[in-house]
Amino acid sequence: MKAEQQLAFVREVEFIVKSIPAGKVLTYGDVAALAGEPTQARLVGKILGSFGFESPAPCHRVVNFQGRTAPHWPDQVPLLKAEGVTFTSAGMVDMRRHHWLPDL
DNA sequence: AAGTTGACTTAAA
DNA sequence: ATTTAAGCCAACT
Repeated sequence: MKAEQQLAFVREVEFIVKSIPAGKVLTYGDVAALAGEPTQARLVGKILGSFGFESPAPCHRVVNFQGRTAPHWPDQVPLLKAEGVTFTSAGMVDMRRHHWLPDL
């Protein structure tokens, strides 16, 4: 993958994540696919992680396909709860309600 | 350059 | 729901 493509990918990811409405979530795979790289789901996580605390995008609205929260970032759960996201008893996002896809 | 790792995904147990 | 195992692909050692 060329550096220019990487930059575009990151830019797309950022745009997509920024466009997620409050109370909704997206999976890494979805973001990767929407960004044009369906196979780079893991990269999305790495990128969001690299954003750090002053992230340009609400990375807390991105979870894995099961609705699981980031293993290294437990604070994500309360953040989502504050936006009205509901969780299962096991602390997973209720995907059936909150899994979101961009308007077509 | 080869091996390990991970904010992933699927399927299976 | 949780854990394992295997596939996956780029970054890191």
